[in-house]
Amino acid sequence: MRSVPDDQTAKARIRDAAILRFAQDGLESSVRSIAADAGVSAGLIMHHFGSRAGLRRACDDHVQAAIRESKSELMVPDGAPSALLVQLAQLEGYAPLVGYVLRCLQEGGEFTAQLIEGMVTDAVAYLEEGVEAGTLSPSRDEAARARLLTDFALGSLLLNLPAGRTSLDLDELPGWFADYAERILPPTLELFTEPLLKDSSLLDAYLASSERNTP
Amino acid sequence: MRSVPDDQTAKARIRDAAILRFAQDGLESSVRSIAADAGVSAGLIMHHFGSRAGLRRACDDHVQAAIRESKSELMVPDGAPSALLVQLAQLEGYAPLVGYVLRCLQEGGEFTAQLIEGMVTDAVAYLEEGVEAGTLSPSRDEAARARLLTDFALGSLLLNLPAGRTSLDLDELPGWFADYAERILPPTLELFTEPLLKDSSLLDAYLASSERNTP
DNA sequence: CCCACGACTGAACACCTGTTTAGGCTTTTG
DNA sequence: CAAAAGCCTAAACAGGTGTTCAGTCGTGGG
Repeated sequence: MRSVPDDQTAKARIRDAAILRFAQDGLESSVRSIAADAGVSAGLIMHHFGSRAGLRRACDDHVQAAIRESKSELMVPDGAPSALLVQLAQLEGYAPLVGYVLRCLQEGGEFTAQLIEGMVTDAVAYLEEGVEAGTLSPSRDEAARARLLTDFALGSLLLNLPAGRTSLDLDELPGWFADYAERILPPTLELFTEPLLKDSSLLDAYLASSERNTP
Repeated sequence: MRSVPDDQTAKARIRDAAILRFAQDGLESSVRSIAADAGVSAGLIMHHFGSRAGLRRACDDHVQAAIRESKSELMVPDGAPSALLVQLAQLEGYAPLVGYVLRCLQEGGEFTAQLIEGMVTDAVAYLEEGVEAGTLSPSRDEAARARLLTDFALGSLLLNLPAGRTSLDLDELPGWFADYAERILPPTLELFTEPLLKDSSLLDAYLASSERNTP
């Protein structure tokens, strides 16, 4: 029983190969293809992770841990909340993680909900900073606004992502992110600087009706 | 060779069963399950549509035709552009169509891009109406703004959709749409009435730098 | 009338999936 | 040194997939 065979334990090597494959080819990638990538047999995956679902769980846990770690490291960058993904993707070797997260967002489910929840709480903190600095307007419901902005950012990102179900080139991901950001910057800046609705009649009407219901 | 056996030709019955199944259980539903729903053999599907991909193409075409038809019928409802989906879902029997479109949006691909393109052009028209009526601010790039708003609306809708890959209850879809709309209305109204960014320094800076690059 | 053609079925094919099993190998331990 | 315990593989299993094929049924046209 060797403790460290080549440079990683086989279990970790399988997990990393799985994250890479899942990110590139989607979460439906077969156990056998991952085994081939890791240079092991399919049986060994079952031996270490019990089942395909167990492998997925291990990947989820590892990605979540990596994100948590990165958050505490590269905190304080000014910018949008969900920019974490974009920044991570440019770091060497982190592209597979980002790709995996994107595929999770495509799929939905419990783990995805947790991921989004984490981003929303981050967004709350970022927005509060802006409000206190005087650059952002305060909101009547900071949590709801943070969730809305996070959903907008992640949702439109997902919708514009190249390769819906087909292969995703992780090397081109950082460049694509940059292009996408540059593309949406002008209309976003305009939308969030000059109010889309010219008068507050709709908002006033809603506020009046909701006040009537909760006196 | 009976021309109209029960109430529909078998080919149409298969197509409708396929759209329903795809909407409920996802686009990966098996040919056999669809055949069972339609009360025919799997072979007949191949006979009529050539392949599974052919069946998908027929569904895409039928849904696209139905949408085009509905657009010209129930035009003129005031509201958001992508509200078409929401309105359609409440019409009797149209829920499967809407579910199918949602699953296409989840998947991505060529057909999805066409769908979105259609919604964007609709959004351009709606927004232009608002601008002319004086309720909406004009934009420096109407097309870009329309695409951004459409992506925001569809993206966050998709992200909040119940059941990522699992079964989708079409009967509960209209009710869920209503809840979702009510939930995002307050922050959306606020965001589009009171500018998020308190001063125009960021927008001004961008406009200045872009003017320098394209004199 | 009968023939031919289209609708239609059930079985089979070839392939891919996750998982199980039996066993060989290597290293640690008593 | 021998035994045990771990890592690991190759093969097989059971089930699902899209697709093909031979053949049956029923009806419209010559």
